[in-house]
Amino acid sequence: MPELPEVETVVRDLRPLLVGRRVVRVSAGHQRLRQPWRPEWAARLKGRRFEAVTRRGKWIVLELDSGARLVVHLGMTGQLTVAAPGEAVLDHTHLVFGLDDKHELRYRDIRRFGGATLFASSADVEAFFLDSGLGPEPFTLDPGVWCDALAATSRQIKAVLLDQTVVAGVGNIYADEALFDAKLHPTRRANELTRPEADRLRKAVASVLTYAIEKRGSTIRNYVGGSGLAGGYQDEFRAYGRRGEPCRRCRTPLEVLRVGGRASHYCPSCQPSAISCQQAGRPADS
DNA sequence: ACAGGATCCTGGGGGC
DNA sequence: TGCCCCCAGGATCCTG
Repeated sequence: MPELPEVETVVRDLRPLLVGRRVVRVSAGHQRLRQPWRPEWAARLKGRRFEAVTRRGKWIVLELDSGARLVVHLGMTGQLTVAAPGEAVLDHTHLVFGLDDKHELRYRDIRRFGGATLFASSADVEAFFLDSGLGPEPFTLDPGVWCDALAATSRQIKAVLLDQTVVAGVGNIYADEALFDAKLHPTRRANELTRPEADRLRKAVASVLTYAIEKRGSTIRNYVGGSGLAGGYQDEFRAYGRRGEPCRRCRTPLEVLRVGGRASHYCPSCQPSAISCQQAGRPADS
């Protein structure tokens, strides 16, 4: 579910509520998460104080004063929120961390595709990210590195955007939004993009994500920020979820096709396919 | 190397 | 109202 803008919003919401707070109690449910919780982590958290809340790609990193790091991934339906004292515990709440101000940090996840893992140190977290091949953040993505990555593969550009080892944090919504912004068809081959197209896409990814963060991300079904507030970017979609609706640039009805198993929304007029691209770039009667 | 499908899960919506 | 099928902000694993 949540992509970079949603995760960033959670992090920004949680920061003032968590930093300086001490963990006084930990309880975990019995249902297995994608990242399984280990009971012995509770003792390592109790009495520790949160010192910082950061993000890397779609990962949330909660830094403890012991040097330990609680790393959370929201999967498709994860919610990491701080609840006020007495607030009802919703179904599918799997982890509860009691805080010294009587509030609770809660992890809720309907589909259980996410979870939380405790690492002993920031070095261990870095090693984990390195091992998993997590790519660079989109805002600091080096243009040359990006172009080299595209040149190295003939995969469809939409699939490359979703690949967390190429660039971290982009998911299905913002991949479609960025491709629309850059006027690129989702099935274009990465290594067939021109340098200007590649640059356009890199900038489109950054600008779409930046704007979405300003709007606190998108709430379609389950997403809420760290204080329980929904996002607002779902009202700004120009491609995602707009099948059949008029393109905001040219009024052509948007279409949807599946790329790498994911629905991909695009404007057939503004985002010409590889074939019509070739035709367009060729002299009229050759 | 890459596409495509299945898998992990639950819930909501549409069609009948 | 109920049932069945399909779909969903992710990621990984396997096959062809």
